[in-house]
Amino acid sequence: MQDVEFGHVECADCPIRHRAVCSRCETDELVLLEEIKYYRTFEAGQTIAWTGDKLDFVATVVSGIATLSQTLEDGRTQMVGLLLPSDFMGRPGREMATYDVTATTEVVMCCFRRRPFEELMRTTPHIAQRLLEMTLDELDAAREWMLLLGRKTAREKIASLLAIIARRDASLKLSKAGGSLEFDLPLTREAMADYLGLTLETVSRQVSALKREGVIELAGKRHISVPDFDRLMLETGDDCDGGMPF
Amino acid sequence: MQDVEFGHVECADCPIRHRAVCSRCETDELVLLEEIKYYRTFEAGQTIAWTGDKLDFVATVVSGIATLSQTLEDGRTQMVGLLLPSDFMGRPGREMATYDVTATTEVVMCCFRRRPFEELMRTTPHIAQRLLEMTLDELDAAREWMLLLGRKTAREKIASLLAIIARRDASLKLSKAGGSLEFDLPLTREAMADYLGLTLETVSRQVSALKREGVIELAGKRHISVPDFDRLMLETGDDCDGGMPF
DNA sequence: GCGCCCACTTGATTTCAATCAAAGTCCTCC
DNA sequence: GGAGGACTTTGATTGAAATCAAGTGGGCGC
Repeated sequence: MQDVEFGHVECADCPIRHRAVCSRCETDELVLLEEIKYYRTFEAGQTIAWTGDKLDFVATVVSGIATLSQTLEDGRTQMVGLLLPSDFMGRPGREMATYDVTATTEVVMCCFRRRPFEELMRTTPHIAQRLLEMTLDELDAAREWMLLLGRKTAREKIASLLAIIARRDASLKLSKAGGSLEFDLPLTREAMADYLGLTLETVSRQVSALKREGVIELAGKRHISVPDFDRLMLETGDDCDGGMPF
Repeated sequence: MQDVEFGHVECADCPIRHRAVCSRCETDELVLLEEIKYYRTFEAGQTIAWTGDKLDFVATVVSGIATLSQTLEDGRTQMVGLLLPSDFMGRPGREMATYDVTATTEVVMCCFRRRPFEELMRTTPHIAQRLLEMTLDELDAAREWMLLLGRKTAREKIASLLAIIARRDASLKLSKAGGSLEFDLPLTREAMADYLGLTLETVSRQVSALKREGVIELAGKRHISVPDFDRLMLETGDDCDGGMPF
């Protein structure tokens, strides 16, 4: 193995939102050693890590969607994060996973062996700063979600989730806000429920209600179109600006 | 003004949990310039920043307690974080406050002018790394709270909050776990409600219930003692280990 | 000492979402 | 094509917390 400018080959086609450490897409240049990195694929439904597992790598999502969740003793579970392409998983300086990480679709991850990665962080200030930025974004997102979980009604929760997915989807497609949007839900009703702190029945009922009232249109169970994004935003309870990180 | 090793004078008596960038208490040595730092005092109840305010500083809490909260259009509010002595406030690279920050007690903050602080971050890798660690801790705490908000019952929420405060208090006093603990609640019933995603009436009822059943004892409205910490932990719904960052 | 205010408690009632239960739909695999 | 299973919808009922509505109690200024 030789030293290469990491990512300039393997990550050439990384998604728009890719903002991870293996970065062709980033303006700041990070030079990593090829040898600390490797790819792993997880199939849909597969558990990537259980809480308490020893993890000898950190990783970024190349493609697919994974979830972070926590569970109470009696089995109640709460999703605490979504990992989308470009998102970072694992914590430098911590061996153990603190969440259950599950692939909801097929997931490809770009893994970095822990020790060399931590060493790299020490010697490459850019990496720590990049990770700090990303972690601050995640913290904002988590806090936004706290507001949703603590204070929003079921209807507002559903509308918020749909708005977030729609908006993210729109930004991927570079279509403009305000018009009609279409997308596929990447989550089952149960996963939505776990994310929103609801039951799957309530999720189903509220989705049906929004459909009945024309706020959204459903084609099949998962394909959604939003005729009027502003109308949807009205249902979220939010001030209708605020960047809402995802 | 002259260059000094920051913190070695001013922060000599910082609390045990002080883990901020002005660190005598830390093992890693950070040298900051005296001139970018200044102290500010806020009185109890005073708003330190409103969402959207321009903030020209970042800061660490020296003493007192402040809260971070978010509000929906119709006034429902959710507290998304507590700032305790040593906690960091503000985000490098962002001008605007994204939360309402309120002093619940008298608060002394050690402020750093934004620009020089950001410059310092670029030139002093330790700072970015320290901030990254702290931010990761906050993220863990936020996600722990998501589980609480999304899935715990009112009773479990109250027990969790009391357990966290009791534990933190115990660690400050270096008393051992398992025995009887006493502490003063630093929050009103309303603030507890905002933190837990409940109403103040529900908080009051559940506190009364825990008292009635002997899980806690009340002296006055705010002074609480916990005869059996393990008994309290049973009420939280958690696995009874897990470091639970605060 | 008196009254006032604020934080808190307690009670009655309502409401929203959970729970329990039963179908319905779509997809895959034989 | 039909059976089986995963996912989803819908209905009936229950239940936990919100809401509405009085109180209580303690600290403080006058």
